[in-house]
Amino acid sequence: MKDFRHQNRLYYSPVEFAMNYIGGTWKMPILVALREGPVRYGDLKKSISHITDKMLITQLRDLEEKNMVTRKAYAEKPPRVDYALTERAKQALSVIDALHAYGAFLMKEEEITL
Amino acid sequence: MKDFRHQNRLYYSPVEFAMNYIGGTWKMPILVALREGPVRYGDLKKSISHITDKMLITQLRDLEEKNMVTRKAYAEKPPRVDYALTERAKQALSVIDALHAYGAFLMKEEEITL
DNA sequence: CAGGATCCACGCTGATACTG
DNA sequence: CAGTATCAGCGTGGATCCTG
Repeated sequence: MKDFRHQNRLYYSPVEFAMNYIGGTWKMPILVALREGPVRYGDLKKSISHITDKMLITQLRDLEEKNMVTRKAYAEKPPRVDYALTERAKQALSVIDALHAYGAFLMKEEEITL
Repeated sequence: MKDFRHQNRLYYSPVEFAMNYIGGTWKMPILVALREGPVRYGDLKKSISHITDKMLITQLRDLEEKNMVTRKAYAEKPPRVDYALTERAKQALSVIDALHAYGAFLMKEEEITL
């Protein structure tokens, strides 16, 4: 596979490129949390354990910039903001599911019990 | 998803666990390079562009320890060593393919041309 | 073919404080 | 409620250079 550049970063393969969109500790949990439809910031935070405001915000901003989520703010009080998946992000869900299944398979092999 | 520990490391999800086995810059390229069967060290290095001896060795050791590859040394001269995928690693290939496809999809959307 | 010695950047974390 | 701002620290992956 030939390597390529994007926004001045070098990638060795499409896999590496994909990981830029869904990799890291928090992006997949966020995408999964949004799978059923738009979710408010507060609910998002509640549904993703261990995440801090800081990480949630930075990851949401990053995902927005990558066109993986859309942000909608409503002029209400109290203020309401929700996030939703874009089409390209929805296509990532099956990949995440596959990764999840493979992880579960490995855990079983390693005899990890929850 | 409840979190869990393995070898004294904390994981938040099976996905994170899976990434420990196939994540990082080099593990997937290595696994893919071994997909058709055992490959010798030298050929492995030739087929994976940009990789250094250091990284190749470290990652192979790590994969061995995780039971993802097996190492076989032959008492010949010149010495010969080859590496092969284990069953659990073969099961990762479809996941890697899915990731690859998703990456290619994103690249197309971003209009990246090789 | 295998590795030691450095070194650095990056991703993530933690603490704390503040805002319309 | 839904963030913003900032400073510090840490572990790890990876790069570079060198050796046998």
